[in-house]
Amino acid sequence: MATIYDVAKVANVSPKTVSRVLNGDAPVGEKTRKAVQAAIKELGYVPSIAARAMRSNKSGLVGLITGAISLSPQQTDTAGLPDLFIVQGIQKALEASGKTLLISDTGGRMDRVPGLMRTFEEHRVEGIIYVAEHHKKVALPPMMTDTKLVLANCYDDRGTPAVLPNDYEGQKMLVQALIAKGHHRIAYISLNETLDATRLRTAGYCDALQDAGLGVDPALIIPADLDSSDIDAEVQLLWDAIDRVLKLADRPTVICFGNDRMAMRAYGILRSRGVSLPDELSVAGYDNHRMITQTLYPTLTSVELPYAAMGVRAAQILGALIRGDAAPSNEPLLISGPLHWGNSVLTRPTPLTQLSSLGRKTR
Amino acid sequence: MATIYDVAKVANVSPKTVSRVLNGDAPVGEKTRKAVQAAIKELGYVPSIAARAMRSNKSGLVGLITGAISLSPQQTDTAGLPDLFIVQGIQKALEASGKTLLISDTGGRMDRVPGLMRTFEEHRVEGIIYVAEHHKKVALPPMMTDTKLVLANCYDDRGTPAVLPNDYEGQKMLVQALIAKGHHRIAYISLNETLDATRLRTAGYCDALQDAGLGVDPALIIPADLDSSDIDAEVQLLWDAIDRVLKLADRPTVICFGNDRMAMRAYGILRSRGVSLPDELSVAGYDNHRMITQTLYPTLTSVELPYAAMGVRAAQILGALIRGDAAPSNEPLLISGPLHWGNSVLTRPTPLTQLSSLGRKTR
DNA sequence: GCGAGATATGACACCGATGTCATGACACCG
DNA sequence: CGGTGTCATGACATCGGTGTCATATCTCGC
Repeated sequence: MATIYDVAKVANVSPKTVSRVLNGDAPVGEKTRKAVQAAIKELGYVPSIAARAMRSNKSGLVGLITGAISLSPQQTDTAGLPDLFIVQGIQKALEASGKTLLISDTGGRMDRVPGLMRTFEEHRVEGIIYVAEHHKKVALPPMMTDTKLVLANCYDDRGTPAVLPNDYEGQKMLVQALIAKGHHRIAYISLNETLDATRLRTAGYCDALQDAGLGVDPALIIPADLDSSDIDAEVQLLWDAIDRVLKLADRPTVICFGNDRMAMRAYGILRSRGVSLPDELSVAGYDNHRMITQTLYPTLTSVELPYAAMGVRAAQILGALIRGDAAPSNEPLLISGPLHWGNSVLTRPTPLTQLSSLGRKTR
Repeated sequence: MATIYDVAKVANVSPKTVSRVLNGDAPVGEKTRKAVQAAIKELGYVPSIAARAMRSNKSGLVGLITGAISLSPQQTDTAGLPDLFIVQGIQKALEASGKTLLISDTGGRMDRVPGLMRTFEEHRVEGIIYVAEHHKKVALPPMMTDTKLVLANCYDDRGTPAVLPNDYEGQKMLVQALIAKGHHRIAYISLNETLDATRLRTAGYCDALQDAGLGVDPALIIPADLDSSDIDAEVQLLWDAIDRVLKLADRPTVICFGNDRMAMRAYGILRSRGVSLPDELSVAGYDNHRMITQTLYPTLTSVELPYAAMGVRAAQILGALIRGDAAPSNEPLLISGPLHWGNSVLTRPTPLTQLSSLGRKTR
């Protein structure tokens, strides 16, 4: 591979002059510039970032650690896949700032993280982004000296800059929108209660109801998710949860599910129960996993988990850290995603009770 | 960041001796080694790959170009996502050989490829893998001098080493398995005919039938896929295709769909037609997109697109090229994936006609 | 016509590793 | 006791760029 010395020789100038042509950091005579450029072209010369990096101590590399890409092979649950959109966002933002992405994955084994960090250090990455497969707390091994770290889709208790989905707002927004569409009995069949997302979304669900002056009925909140990968057991739980909801005396007009996948299963279960969607019962999911929301019939209403945006923001924060533009706040950055309407939610006519109450007031 | 000189100073030896301790390429006295290791630990020294690379002219980097990660933002079709499993496979295989993966994506725009290649050249990658979002022919800009290139999920007409899914064998295997389960009228509602995958799978479908002595009925082969991203139009096509199949005088006992997503839509369509699965009609998909196959009820029978395996093989081939272990054959390497049985296929009793014909023969 | 300043270019050191060669200290052998 | 290895270690050059400083040439104003 041609070097700057080869170019210099062909163009009959010094290497430094070639460098100047490349970087434009000092004036170069028109004729010389032409000659150098011709030589570069002739030799197909491409500068070596490694050599440049040695001098400047800037590698232009950013490391990305994720378990997203390789989940354990037996793991049948691919629900984590969409967080690859985070990688997409990161990649896009980094490209814009001229950095290159080094990528590694843990294969689901946290104990590999130190090794991967070591590799990144050897490459003198300017920063590292750690992407978790779902909203959770992590405890990464203490960082080396001064490499910048940003967490995406996770947080720790050391105040490391983090970007998180705004699960609270997301669910709240969904429920508010459902209320606006005339739904007043809203069930929530949630994911595993141990998840941060579930805790936050449940709070959002409750607050939306209370803000609207509607009470929270505990019978309408049913976790129906295991952390095991036992699919049959999960389906059983879901059947049971839906059964309980359908048998309620005051049956809800809409069910929110913890994610689109649960909603997808629910479509089958509800149909086999003879419940027609959305006429008899409306349904909403979470994640806006397009493969599901747009393929189901009727299309599924869902709140987007703003993975791409989270990736972009994480990369931007890292960029700011690297440039030294003020350390961002210690609070995690919460990103909200839009609500995507599908046909799974029916707009209900204003219920009679309310009409009559209105009537009473105006009369 | 500490350098080898810092370590040498602290350990009171020459840099070269530190290098020897690090690489173990020459004997070092026990006492000296201890001192050096202590100094390394004390300083938190990590060798710089960039500096090492400059001397050895080996970067230890491999570039990966894909459109997989970022499809165009409006693009609602996320069907391409599973090919990220290819990246997973590549990553795993590279890690095993001690290489680090540089990743870039085109954002769906082929015209960015030269720029990405340029960046990789600057980093002196030892090889590049190009991953396509689906089985297709590509024409990459001519490669630089001697950087090795391997294509995954695509091929070209320049004889570049390529790894492809064995679409022919996959569909053939599926149809053979269906025949073995007693299905003799097998419909095939396929993807867009312009796709390589469709052409190959249709051939596999036909050959399986003919090998079994069953004729190929053209009325049973119906493409029902557009290359547009107009979802409504696609659904219309699918309704129509299913209608045509259901109205046939000699109705098939099973329908194979071009992918799991089509099969997923078909579940809804068939149910609304009052056709019960799998009792009245069996269904099979393609891709083994677990999110779908395992979430649908009944679980969907599907042929796996062996993305992870393709990634591993692609990385292995690249590794061999880099080491110079004989140039592989010019023929693309075809990878077959297993058939995953779900409950969407009914095992049919041996049909009466065949029993009677057997009876006639033996009598 | 001459000094000041701008312009154009090169010589040289340096970034952090490692390959090559040299050197000093021993041990072993005849 | 001198010659020949082996072991342990260091001095120095080198990889491919760039920062620093020096030098040569040209232009302008008085």
